[in-house]
Amino acid sequence: MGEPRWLDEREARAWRGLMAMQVDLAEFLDRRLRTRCGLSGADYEVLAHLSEAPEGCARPFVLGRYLGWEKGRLSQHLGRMERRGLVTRDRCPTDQRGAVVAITPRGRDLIEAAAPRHVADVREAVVDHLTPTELEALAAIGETVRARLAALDERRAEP
Amino acid sequence: MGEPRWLDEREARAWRGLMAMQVDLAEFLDRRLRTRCGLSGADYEVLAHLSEAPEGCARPFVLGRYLGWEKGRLSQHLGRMERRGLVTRDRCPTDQRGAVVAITPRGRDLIEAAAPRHVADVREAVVDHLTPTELEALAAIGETVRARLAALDERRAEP
DNA sequence: GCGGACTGGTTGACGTGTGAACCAGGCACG
DNA sequence: CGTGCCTGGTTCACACGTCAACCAGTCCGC
Repeated sequence: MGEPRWLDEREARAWRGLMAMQVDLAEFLDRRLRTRCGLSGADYEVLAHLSEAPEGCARPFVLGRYLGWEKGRLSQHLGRMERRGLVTRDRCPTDQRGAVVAITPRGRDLIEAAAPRHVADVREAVVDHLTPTELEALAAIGETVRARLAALDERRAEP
Repeated sequence: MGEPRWLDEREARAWRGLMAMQVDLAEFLDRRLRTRCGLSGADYEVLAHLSEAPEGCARPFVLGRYLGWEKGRLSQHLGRMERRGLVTRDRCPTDQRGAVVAITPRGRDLIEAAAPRHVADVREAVVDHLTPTELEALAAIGETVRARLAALDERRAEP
């Protein structure tokens, strides 16, 4: 474990910029969604996927795979959403151990009201203020970093 | 409230890239910190700042201003850290309503062990895999977005 | 001085995320 | 057929963040 290679000036600026943006952006989007639409970011993701699914329903484990959520988290969140009347949960007819979650009319109303506002927030905060070059760079950076993280996770899982 | 302007292909790619990276990255760094060093990201930030402060101590409201945390959050987190022996809290001698929080030897050991590993993680996941141009772009994007968010917050506070 | 506003901090209620234990129903292999 | 593993879900205990209420000490204007 040799000497640590600290970040130089350029690296530190980029890193701090990324971290600070990340925190502020998440907070901004979540607050807007919550106060203007009555939905958390998590609610939004669930409803967005459900509203695009055929019949407006899906198996939780499929939903979880898609969202990248652990099953415990999904189960708890669906429980809260069910209590608020955004989704329903029923036993799956073809697999007795499973469930089927479906969006309610109320859930659909909320997500349909929220979606355009959310896109507007995203534009207002980010997309409309970056150049095409910057957008391209962002996509590339995102892909690079996610590939790295995936590689690191695999390496952790294998040996 | 005209027609919503949905994201085009390029914009969506950049946006999804940013969001996915953000989530995966935060999870990766937090997990590494927690499993390898026994510290959460929040612990790390508090201890990092405290370890650089003169005498290793600071007033909570200064710490809060620096970290951008609400006071309730900071108070609760310091309580948990105090229970774990990472910091101490005492009444401030010069302002009877206030407190002074100080890093303990144990807290200092942990942060000094964690810091080089954390930097290594940051390099491994991000910094070492981006070009100088991309680092520059990241810094610029971060600044642009944070400026936008600050402007939006001000506008919300004023009228 | 002193009454009211402001400031530094704590607390409680609640929504949310993580990890592990647990429980059923399916499935495969002897 | 079992018996044992796998899988889909739930639940519990805990850490964490937000908001609002609250409390005590300080400061400011009269």
